[in-house]
Amino acid sequence: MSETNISVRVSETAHNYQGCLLIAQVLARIGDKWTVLVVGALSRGPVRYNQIQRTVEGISQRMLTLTLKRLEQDGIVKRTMFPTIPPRVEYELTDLGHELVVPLGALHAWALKYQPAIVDARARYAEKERENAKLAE
Amino acid sequence: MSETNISVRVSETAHNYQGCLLIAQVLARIGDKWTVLVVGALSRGPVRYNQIQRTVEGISQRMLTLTLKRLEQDGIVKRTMFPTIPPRVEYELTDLGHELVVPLGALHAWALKYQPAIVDARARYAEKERENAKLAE
DNA sequence: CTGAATCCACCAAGATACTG
DNA sequence: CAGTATCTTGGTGGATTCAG
Repeated sequence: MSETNISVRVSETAHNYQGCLLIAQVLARIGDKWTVLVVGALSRGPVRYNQIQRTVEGISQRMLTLTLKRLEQDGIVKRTMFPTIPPRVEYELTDLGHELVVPLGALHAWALKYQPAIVDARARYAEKERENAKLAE
Repeated sequence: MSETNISVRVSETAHNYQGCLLIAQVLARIGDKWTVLVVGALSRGPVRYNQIQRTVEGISQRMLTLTLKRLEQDGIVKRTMFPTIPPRVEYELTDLGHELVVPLGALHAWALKYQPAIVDARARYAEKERENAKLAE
């Protein structure tokens, strides 16, 4: 069962300043360049360090390590080390982490649905700017 | 009717790399320090420039202007100028912007539900670190 | 009142080299 | 294989000043 339902009464969530502050805190953690990509790489099950680095194109060792450490701190990711030679470390999402994938899915749905509208809005904005530049001559 | 239902089939959204890239793009726009707070300030209806600045504590003029301009570019915010003296400018969410509040609400619900778990995870992580520091002496 | 313009400090993040 | 250590830099955001 990989299906989930959310019912949100909007008027009680994002419409107060405290709630927005809370969202901002979450975004400060997961809103960086790499975190969601790493979470995505882990969303199917346990993965090894190098496997993640191959999945998330362009991430450096430093950034991968830092990102994983932060996620582990917040209890979103669980780290398991096997003291073999060579060493082997597996990362996986905790329950908390899996639950995070749900709101991320909502964000994804929004992005998917409205991306054309955004592209369009940018085009119109650029057009409007060009007109203003003309008038200013 | 300020109630909304989202049905997300998780397995089809965040589990592929392309989807994660799309989420990352959105987060690159709204995941900064101020954007969600500004969106929150606008979520009740049209607001004037100075009103926003009073609502969002600590934001500088520069950041408010930049944030609003980016949101306007993406079609999330609509700017209306009244050429009076002194000038008066109102900002309001577009339909696109109001729709964005929905996934933000999902994120808020997640944060609200699991914040205790996160605090707890950090405490345990810190505890574990202290033990490791002891063993290293 | 609603911005624009400029300067500056800081830190996240990249590159590189090294290690258990 | 799975990291750490160090150095460097680009860009974000803050403070301040000017303007329509």
